Amino acid sequence: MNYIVLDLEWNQCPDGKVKENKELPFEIIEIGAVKLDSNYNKIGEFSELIKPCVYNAIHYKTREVIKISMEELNKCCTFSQVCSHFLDWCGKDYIFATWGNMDLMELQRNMKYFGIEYQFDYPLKYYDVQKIFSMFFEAIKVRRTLEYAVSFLNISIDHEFHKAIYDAEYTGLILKLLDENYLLNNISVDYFNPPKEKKDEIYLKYNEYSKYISRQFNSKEEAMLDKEVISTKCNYCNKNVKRRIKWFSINAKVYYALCYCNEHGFIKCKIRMKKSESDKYFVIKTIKGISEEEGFQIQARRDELRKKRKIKRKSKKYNN
DNA sequence: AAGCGGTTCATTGTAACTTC
DNA sequence: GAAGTTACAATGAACCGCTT
Repeated sequence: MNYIVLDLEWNQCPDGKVKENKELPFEIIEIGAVKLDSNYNKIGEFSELIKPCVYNAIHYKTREVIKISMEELNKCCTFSQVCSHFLDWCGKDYIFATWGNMDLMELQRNMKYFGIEYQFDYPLKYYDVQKIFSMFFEAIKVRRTLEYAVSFLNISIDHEFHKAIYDAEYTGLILKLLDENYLLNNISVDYFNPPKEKKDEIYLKYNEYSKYISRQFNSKEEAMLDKEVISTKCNYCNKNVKRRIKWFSINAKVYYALCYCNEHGFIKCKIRMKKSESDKYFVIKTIKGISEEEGFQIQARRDELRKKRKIKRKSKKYNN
């Protein structure tokens, strides 16, 4: 299995959101990638600029990061042509790796817009090198810039940033420095095409947690009524476990529940509510075994929320 | 039945990060 | 500037239980 380390550059509407094409907020103008074998040796590279069809000028903010002129782009092939070159170049047996989680989504959105038929794996798994870099080297949730990671790892800077092929090259070098087991246990799933029907729903099991991606529902309420969505199973023994703290929301998108398995202890359940391209809702549920202390933290968090709301009520009443 | 206090929940807004 | 993420704050509606 090869790695396709992919990086894209894209442009947006130069005249602001009101004039943008709603079907394509971001138009890809460059595809860069390196191909690595299973031992992370480079065995190929891909680099092509793209002639834009939707936006005829570079947005001024984009111009600050990408040093490229419209004249140069206009000499190139269209997205449809470049994309099919790229997909041919990828070959058959590969997995994507990208810096961050946007590139695969924008690639698919552009492919959809330009009517390019291509069947990616389903579910489409990939390595988010940015995410794993932070987890592995810094053990925190922050997202770092590519430049930060390159200098953090003392990788020599031989090329400018924000040129797709060079960013892909750097990302590949970082990928090589990550622990392989760690990598396998933190593989990401692309959400551009969420499950449509129950049979398509995705179940993933990792060392430390498990993940479930539901089919799409018409509303959040409908999603939160679904048995499978709100079910809580121990991620070690897969038995249904009782909820000590029922599902509660901390905002419009995130819900938590706390469970207890007699064999494996406290279990944290989290639901993230997401909106699909077709304006439907689907959920990503992660279940993870946690310590007793972390269990208490969830309880404390819920109680804090209650307390805060209570105080708000009171002060509001006095003011009125 | 009407009113009040308290709770729960969802929505919206803000802020700080990243990608381009 | 626009899209993505996360976290927290503010608001208002709906509901339950109680008293009047």
